This record gives sequence, structure tokens and C-alpha cells, in this order.
Amino acid sequence: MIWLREERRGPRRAAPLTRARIVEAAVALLDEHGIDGLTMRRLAQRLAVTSTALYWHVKTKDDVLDLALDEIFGEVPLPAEGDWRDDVRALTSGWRGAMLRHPWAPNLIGRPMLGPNVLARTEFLQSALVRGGHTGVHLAVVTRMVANYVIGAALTETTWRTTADPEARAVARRQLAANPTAYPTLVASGHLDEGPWNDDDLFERGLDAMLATPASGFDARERARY
Amino acid sequence: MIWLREERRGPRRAAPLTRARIVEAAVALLDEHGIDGLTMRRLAQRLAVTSTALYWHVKTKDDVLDLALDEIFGEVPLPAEGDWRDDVRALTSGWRGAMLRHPWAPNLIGRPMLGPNVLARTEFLQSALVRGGHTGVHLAVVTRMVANYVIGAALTETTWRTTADPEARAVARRQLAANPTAYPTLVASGHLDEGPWNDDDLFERGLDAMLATPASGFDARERARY
DNA sequence: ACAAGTAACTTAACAACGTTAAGTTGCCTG
DNA sequence: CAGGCAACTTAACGTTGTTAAGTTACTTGT
Repeated sequence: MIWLREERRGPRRAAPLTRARIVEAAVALLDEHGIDGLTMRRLAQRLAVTSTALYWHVKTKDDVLDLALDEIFGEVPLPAEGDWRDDVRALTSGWRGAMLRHPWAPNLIGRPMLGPNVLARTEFLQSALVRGGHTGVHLAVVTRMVANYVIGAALTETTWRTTADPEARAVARRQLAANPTAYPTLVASGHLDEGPWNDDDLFERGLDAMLATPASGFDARERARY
Repeated sequence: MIWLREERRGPRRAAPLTRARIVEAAVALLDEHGIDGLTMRRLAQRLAVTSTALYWHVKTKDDVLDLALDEIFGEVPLPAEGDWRDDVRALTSGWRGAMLRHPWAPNLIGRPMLGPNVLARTEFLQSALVRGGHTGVHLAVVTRMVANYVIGAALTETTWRTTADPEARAVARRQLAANPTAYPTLVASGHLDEGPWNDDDLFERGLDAMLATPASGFDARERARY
């Protein structure tokens, strides 16, 4: 839990090692070589330092990963407050965009995200929903709905994009097509195909559907209308 | 990509090693010791075999993980077809339940899920949505919305539940409470608190909101109503 | 001005890991 | 009963995260 440990300091070098420099190098390394490409030795080498030097500034490798994850969420711009729906759209698409630019990120979600950047964005999201009239349970429901949707979307999308083997998808498709009896709907809807729609569009349409949820929730009568 | 490799066979032992036995042991080990607790040596030991023996049945450790992940989705019962909304609710809550019972699972999503069990459940989900009248883009939108929601929910929930350090949550809460200026909404809504609502309820309310999406999608006029 | 202390490193080393290469054993077939 | 091959074991390699113990040089108290 890096968020409970404060940075160590002291005098000495011209270009001293800092948490900030470590994180920056870690993100660069992750971007270039993926999640397995980040080792303490490579990270150290990039910083012209021995690997054990890192342990002065950081307790463990997981700390580095936590910091790197929070770091990229700092890239997400916090929109100026306007229409609450537009704000949510802007924030979530920035959120998703950051993860797509750093495809290793979604895989790191699965450790507590308590970094300052993440918290600030969550705060913004929820405040926008409050401006939209959401309160009580419904606020909790919609907050989770949106946040989990973004996370799930980023995770599944990066999964497919970074599936190294370009042939794997084709083989998988053929496998599906070979069993049209077992998977009639998936085959008919082209589940594994690229399809005529792009990911961005599908994502935003889904988000819009969520933001159409009334602030007081749907009651049984309303649900029956559809 | 284990799904493209078929099992190797041959004569010999009384209780011969098989993929099925390996997967079973892997799941048990993952349940007991978490994701880091699964090593090829421990897995082998549990099967009374040397670690290298596993490589006869499986190409790599990732194969074992892929198989284990698909395995637990086999636990999810495929409901008999009834009201399409009830079907989706039953399937997704089973889906989420399986991941909560095996908290290591959500972290493994992030590799292509093309196992037979996953595909069968995805087929069922989409066919239920089709019965609900969804077609074309809207089918794709809702399928993704629901699937990504389930994945995101399972991931974030297991994250919090398996955060080993029980004190970490308390410290995090205190950190939030110490900065009420920076996080007014989060503090007011008790974001990190247990709250009066449980996860199951919040999950199902969110799902209901999604299933209220009209099969033809929301147009601009409809959205404006709320 | 100098000794002491400590911040910020390096050198050395360890156990554990995934994985490959090369043997070994015993059933099945011709 | 000989050959082959399925299903293992033994041995070993290079990497990894991490700890322990040294080393260097700046800062500070006197």
C-alpha cells in the first residue's frame, strides 16, 4: 500500500533518484515492453542505477505498479463543470482513452486504487452525478454502474487489441463458425468479427443508456413500459 | 492459446495425469493460496508428479490459467429459457457469483476468453437479449454493456474484499476524511464506507437499469425526458 | 575545522520461478 | 520378443524480486 508510505529524502546527487523519476521510467517501460517487460533491473538500468537502489525509494515492485497506474490517470483532464451528462461523458471517455493508450493499465486494476489522481476523478464523477439529481442508493448504483462499465470496457478492449497472435482471432472465428449449432446467436451477430461498428461508438451508446437512468431509479411500473 | 491445442494422450498409469486433473488441482490451489500461490512446482507436488511432467499436457503456465478461468465459468448454471430479463439476471448473477467465489478470477480476465464455458454463457446472454427484441447495433451495445458491467463489478468487488490489510481500508478512509475539501462528494456519500447497501443489491439495481434500455435504443428526445 | 551521523547509493548473494533438454520406464503393437 | 512411442523423471539454465551488508559523500553540531 504505497499510499500510506511517504517519500524518503536526503541530500546527494546531481540528478537524484526520486519517486517521480522512477514512475516516469516505469510508465515508459510498460508502454514499450508491456507488463512483463517491467523488471526492477531494467527499470534501474534505464535510470542508470542498480536495481537495489530502487528499494530505497520504494518498498516493493507492487508499489511501482500502483504508482504507475495512478500516474496515467493523471493524464485524464478534469473537464470544467457544465452539463452533467457531458461532464460524465468527457471524464469517462478520457478515462477509457488513458487505459487504451496504456494497454497494460486495465490488467493492474485489481489492486486498491487509492492514488490521488484516481480519487480526484472519482470525486468529479460522483459530483457530476449529484448535479444530475442522483442521491442515496441511486447515486451509489449509478456511480458503480458507470465506473465498472468503464473498467470492464477498457479491460475487454485492450484484451482483444493486445492479443499478440493475429492468427488467433481468425482461428477463434473459424472455431465459432464451425459450431453454428452451439453458438447460433454469436455467429449470426458476428460476435468476434470487427463488425460495422467501432468500439468508441459502442462505448458511448452504452454510456448514454446508463445516463438515461432516472435519478430516482426505475420502479417496477416504469420498467414494464419497455 | 490453449484453445487451439488438443490434449495429448497415451497409455500408462493407474491414475494418469490429464488436463482435467491439472485444472482441478489448479483451481483448488488458486482458491487456497491466491494467484501468486499457483506455481508449477506446487501444482505438480499436489498431483504427486514433478513439475516438468505438467509440460507434457500443457504448453505453458498461461495455459493452466486459461483453463482454470474457463473452468469456473462452467459452474454458472445456464437457466432454462423464460422471461428474457429474468434469464439475463440469473446468468449475470451466476457469472458474478462464480468470480466472487474465486476471487483470483477477475484478475485473469485480460487474456482472450475463448473457452467453451465462456462462449456458451455469452451465447446464452446474447440470445436472451435477442429474445428481448434487441438487434443490430443495439444488440451489440447492450451485450457489451452487460458483459463489461459484470466484469468490472466482479473486479472491483474482489479487489476490495481481498485487500489483505484490514487496516488499509481504515487508513484510506481516514485519508479521505482528512481532505474533505478535496473530496467533498466522496466523503459525503461515504464512498469507501460499507454503507447501508450491500453489493448484491447495488449490482442488481444497476443491471435492472441497463435492462430498461429500449430495444431500439434511446433517441435524443427520449433521453431529454429525464 | 573536523568528527559524527545518516541519506543514497553499490556489491554480493539467495531462494524461487518458468522452462528446455536429455534421459528413463513401461505399455502396445507387429 | 523387438521396436516405438507415451508419459514420465533428472538435471540444469537464466531471470526474477528482494535482503543484507558494505561504501561514499553530504550535512550538521560543536
